[in-house]
Amino acid sequence: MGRGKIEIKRIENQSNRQVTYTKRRNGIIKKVKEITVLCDAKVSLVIFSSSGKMVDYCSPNFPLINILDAYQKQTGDKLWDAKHENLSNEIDRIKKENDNMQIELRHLKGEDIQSLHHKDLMAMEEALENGLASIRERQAEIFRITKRNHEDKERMLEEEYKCLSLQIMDMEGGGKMENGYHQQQQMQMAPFSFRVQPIQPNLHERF
Amino acid sequence: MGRGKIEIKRIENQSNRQVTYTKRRNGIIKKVKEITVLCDAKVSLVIFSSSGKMVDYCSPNFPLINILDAYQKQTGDKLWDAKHENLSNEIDRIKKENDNMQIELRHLKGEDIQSLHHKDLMAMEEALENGLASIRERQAEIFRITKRNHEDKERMLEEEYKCLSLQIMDMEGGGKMENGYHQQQQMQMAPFSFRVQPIQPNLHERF
DNA sequence: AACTATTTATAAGA
DNA sequence: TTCTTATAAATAGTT
Repeated sequence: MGRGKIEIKRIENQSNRQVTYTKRRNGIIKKVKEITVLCDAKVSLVIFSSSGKMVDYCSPNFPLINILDAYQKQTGDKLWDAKHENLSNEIDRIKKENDNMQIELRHLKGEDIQSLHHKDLMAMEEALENGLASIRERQAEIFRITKRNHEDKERMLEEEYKCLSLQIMDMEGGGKMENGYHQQQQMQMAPFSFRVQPIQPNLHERF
Repeated sequence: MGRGKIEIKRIENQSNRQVTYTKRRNGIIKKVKEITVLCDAKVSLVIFSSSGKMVDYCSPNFPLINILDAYQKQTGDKLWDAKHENLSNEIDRIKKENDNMQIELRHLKGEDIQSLHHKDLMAMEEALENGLASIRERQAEIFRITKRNHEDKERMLEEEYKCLSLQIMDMEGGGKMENGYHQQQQMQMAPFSFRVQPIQPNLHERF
């Protein structure tokens, strides 16, 4: 029904498909509303576009939940029970996982270890020693980094100071000294001497 | 669309209504199938006639239960979760707990600690040290207990032997020896002379 | 249930 | 996107 007849197969042109989708979706919803009124029917309609956007219609005073209840009565499909069972199973599974982790955690913290045997204790001791080693290594690393940062900053400050000193000397000596030696020496040093504040002044706050 | 235009309001004539219902219902189902194919849409449609008979359509590979899950996600409606709200809430709660424990465990084992800061690391180090201390203490305790058991058993064996010796002596000496002196002397020596195998030969395997 | 005059939906174009 | 319009499709009333 349109300018030309179309074959019922997926419309490949994306924007065409989108337009047709909107038109037909509205058409369907209109018809669904009409049958609801004309024939006293109850309808539940849920449509997802290919992009995942959803639109739905339910007859007045007949929410989806009622539709589902009725649906189950007629089909015998155990929608509900299936869902219930899934949830219950998942809870059991997660709870078990949870308990195990709880116990492991307590054990690692040295609690409730009365029931453990020598072998378990040995394994835990090893795990704890490994953990401790990792953590201490990491702490050492952090310390090294912090120290290096600190040293860098000190070095920069020193450079800055040196530079300032030279400038001051220059200003003071500008009138008193006349030979080129001092000037040349200063030129050689200048390129490496002028460092300003660190670019990341908050770096130390990470620790 | 028909011989005459009709007003969209309940058709009072029962058989007319029934006929129109069937025609329009088929029309809707046809259109729903078409939009599914043409536009790559997913549709769930459930229609109840006024007499309560149900017809439904679901896009292929998209059963009602999926539609409903998706529906809930988009609307936030508590369709059947209303009925299973407790279960759902519990699942969420436990899952969160689970994740936290998972993370703590990994940290204690020295994994994924790059993101931790000095303070956290210090706290963990202390926890690990405490755990290690508890476990080592417990191991020492087990060792002491086992040792004590072992000693007790040795003592018991010795007593047993002493008793047996006396009985044997008694039997042997009954004919040959007549004074009470030898008996008494033997009683004094026996306790230190006879060691037997432990009653539980596997005791050492606990370590 | 089949037919068909008419209404309605919509494909393509602007 | 929205409006327009020629044409296909749906269907109300009839047989």
